[in-house]
Amino acid sequence: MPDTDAPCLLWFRQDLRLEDNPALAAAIASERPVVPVYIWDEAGDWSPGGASRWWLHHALEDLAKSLAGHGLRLALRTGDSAEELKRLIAETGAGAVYWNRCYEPAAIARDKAIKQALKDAGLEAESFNASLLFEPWEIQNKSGKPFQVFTPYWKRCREFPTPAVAKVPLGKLAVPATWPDSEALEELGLLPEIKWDAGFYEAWTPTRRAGLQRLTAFAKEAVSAYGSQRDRPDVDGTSRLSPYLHFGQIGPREVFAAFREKGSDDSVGGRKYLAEIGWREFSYHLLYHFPETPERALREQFADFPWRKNRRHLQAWQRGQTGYPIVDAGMRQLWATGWMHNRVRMIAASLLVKHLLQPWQAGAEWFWDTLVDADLASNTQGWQWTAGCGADAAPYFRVFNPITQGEKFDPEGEYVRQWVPELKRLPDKYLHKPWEAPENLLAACGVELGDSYPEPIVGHFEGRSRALAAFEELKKQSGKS
DNA sequence: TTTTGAGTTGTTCGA
DNA sequence: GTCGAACAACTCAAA
Repeated sequence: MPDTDAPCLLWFRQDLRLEDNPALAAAIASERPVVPVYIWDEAGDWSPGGASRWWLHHALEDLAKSLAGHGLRLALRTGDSAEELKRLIAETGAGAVYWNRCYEPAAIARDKAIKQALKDAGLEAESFNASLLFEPWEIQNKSGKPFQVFTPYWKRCREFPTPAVAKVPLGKLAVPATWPDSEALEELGLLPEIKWDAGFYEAWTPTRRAGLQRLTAFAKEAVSAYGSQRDRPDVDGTSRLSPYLHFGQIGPREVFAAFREKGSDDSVGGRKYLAEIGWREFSYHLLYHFPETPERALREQFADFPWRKNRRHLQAWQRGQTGYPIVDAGMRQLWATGWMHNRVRMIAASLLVKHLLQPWQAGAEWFWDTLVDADLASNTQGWQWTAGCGADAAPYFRVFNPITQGEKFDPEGEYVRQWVPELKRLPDKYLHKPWEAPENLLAACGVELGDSYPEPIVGHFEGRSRALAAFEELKKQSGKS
């Protein structure tokens, strides 16, 4: 018989919210006193990068406040997840542990072992789904295999009823008599020592409430313009919900519910946006079924691709010094705010992988460290798509032209002028290709190419044809074998 | 098993 | 300036 006087641990991970939280609902249903915990565990190859840690710090602070509103104290710990859980169980006499599942390969392995160990020790251990509409193993094609193409995958998903938000009766929470020790949030060391995060505070409010406000406003109004505005980095036309979704401050079921409530789930913009949630799901589907993909290309022939590793090129790209204004604007926006507009991510990624022939993994690592929304599934999938080595990949001859992309999606140059201020006096005509401006005009605008702003790191046509040749070669190679 | 239709996000060239 | 075709062939999903 379960002893309901013994508390349960509610183990938070990437589900930093109280509503729509099935593990919390189970904890309440057990009638046990609830002890919420978060363990900062840096084990593994994909420990959160600097920007993610910044977000996590604030999300935890916000979560602790929400819990306090219900009489609960969040216990913070640093160390190995299994070890810390064991300690917490000893300290609290807990008889059960509840959590919501993570889907990164390392987390799956770790959590599986923990669940077994807890059960072996005679504890109740249960996990739930808070992060996805459909878990990766729930969706399969008619042969029982995973999907590798988005459109049929999403079509299949949409044949199921939309999963409902999990109800959490917060009024029935039981509170323990004593609390385990907690580290102070600052002791987790999530905030940077060097103050590079000033711009983050201007760009973001990393709380659930702010995320919900954004979601509601977006579902109500902004989504009608999503189809036409989402590719414009100079406009606030995207949802900017990605970091909230990554940390589970908002769940995808809540997104669908908000769209339904505002009557925008069946509009053109609404369907387009919800398909982006579908891409997030698809990325997790792929990561689960192809767990090597964060490190290795899904298409095997890419193992021997002739990348031209070059530290100088990688660094110029990272620092926003490629000489292509739209790319440099994006890379600087990323550094300053922890986020880059999706359209610009594609242009910048394409330049690194195709024009510069740098391995996509180098770009993925940089994004991992600098994005507040860094997500192993989406990041991996995005980079493999760009490099043409993943599922449903871009055809090899699709090489973004950073000049025409800039002119098309930042036509008045507002985005470039914001992030590359040394070019801001240049007229629109030359803003995306300063090297074509006449000498005297450049001088009049205070631009000296090669000094105040770099020459293009590689010519567009040169880079393009070099990339096409390399991909052509790969095709020949794989045809031979 | 074989066949058929289709596939996130583009660029360039020539009419 | 605008428009359609070519870029290449391959893999996936379903009938």
